[in-house]
Amino acid sequence: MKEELQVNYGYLFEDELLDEINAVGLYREVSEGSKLIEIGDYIKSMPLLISGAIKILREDDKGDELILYFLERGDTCAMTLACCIGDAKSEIRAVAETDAKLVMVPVKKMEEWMSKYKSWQNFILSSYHERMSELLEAIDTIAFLKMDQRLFKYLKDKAMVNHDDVIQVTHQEIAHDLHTSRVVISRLLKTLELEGKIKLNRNSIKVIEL
Amino acid sequence: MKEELQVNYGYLFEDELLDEINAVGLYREVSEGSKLIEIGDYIKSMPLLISGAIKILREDDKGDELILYFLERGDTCAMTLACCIGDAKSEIRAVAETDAKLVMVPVKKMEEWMSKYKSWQNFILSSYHERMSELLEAIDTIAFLKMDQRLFKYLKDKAMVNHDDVIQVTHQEIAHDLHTSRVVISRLLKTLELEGKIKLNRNSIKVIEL
DNA sequence: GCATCATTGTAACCATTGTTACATTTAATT
DNA sequence: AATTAAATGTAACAATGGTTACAATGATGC
Repeated sequence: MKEELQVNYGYLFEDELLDEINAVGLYREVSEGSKLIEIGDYIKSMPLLISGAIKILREDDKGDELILYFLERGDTCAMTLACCIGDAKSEIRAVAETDAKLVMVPVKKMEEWMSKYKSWQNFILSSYHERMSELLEAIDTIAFLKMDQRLFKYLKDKAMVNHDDVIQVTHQEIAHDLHTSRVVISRLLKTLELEGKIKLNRNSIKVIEL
Repeated sequence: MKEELQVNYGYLFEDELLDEINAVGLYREVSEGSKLIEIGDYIKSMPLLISGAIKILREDDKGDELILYFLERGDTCAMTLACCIGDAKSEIRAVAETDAKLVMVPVKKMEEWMSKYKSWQNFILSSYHERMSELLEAIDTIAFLKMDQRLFKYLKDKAMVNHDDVIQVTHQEIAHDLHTSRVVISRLLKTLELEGKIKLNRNSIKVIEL
């Protein structure tokens, strides 16, 4: 674990802090599709992403879902931070988009390091900033884009975090993430294909214009 | 200023910190409608809201606007925090919703206090948490509600921050905030009136079901 | 090969929202 | 009071997205 921390967070944290993380952190491997955080969960530790990608989702009271953004290597979940400190429940769901490796850090330490390490403080604050920017981007996407553009953006983002221009996904799954119906997605995907932006196959989509 | 700080932030901060804020903070009064932060601005100080309300807006590249949320007494602008630290540009616009009083704190101090005062650290982190929650609420509103519900929520929120069930606003202004057209707003307002939820007048709307 | 199931394609129709155009009402100014 | 500008009302139509229903296709297990 030490080595992986060094590679992914070495440029951010001093050795002393890396050692501390190494000492108290819990190494965890999760496989694609596994749920990391559920809405309403009380969070007692904070994940540092080593490899893979995490999908962050929002859900309303009626069970309607919507994707917010993806987390990648070097990211952490700012929502978690907030929850830990405020002792509040999670307002989002986190699902492994790919197989992923992460280090779980206990809340207690997290707060302690805030005063002790300037680099940690900066990391936490800039994590908040990044996540905030991503929420704003999500708002832009929902508020200002039409469904066809949202769909294409979704496909490109997904290709990006998977490091693969061929996406393994069904129309139904996309519909879920974008909070619309399967028929709408199929319709728009067909249009995108006719425009030459993607190539459709059963259970997979190749993104051409990346 | 000292007294107003004491009243609004006394329960949060220790005297020593209040003194520091008092020493370096810049007291500022702004009138309704004045622009506090523009998209792209570099922020060098952070506002602590003493009285009044601030409207936070998002804008896309085509100039289309959308309201995100209102800030009230005791709040601060978490976006600003993020910008200060990252030395980044503001991603939002802030406009005084009502006449307001605020204290501007220089960035430098802000960072210093993070290590020095536990109460300040908690304030900053919980501010982030609150603002994040509000962004999520904004997303819920846009993604899961239809325009008539969004409109009614907007009216109620606006009545709330203004401490007045009669809102001084034109249909055109509402359309701007909700990123739709005036005709759509007029149509939906008429429906809400027929449902007995509001009472329409020229340049003002009385919210009945609060 | 055949049955079954998941996935995708398609058509027809409806609801909501956006657009254009113009009329009407109210307030402000001269 | 007459003129002008701002705000609101309304109708007709277009566009987008959501719903239902069913057909066609491909994959899987027997």
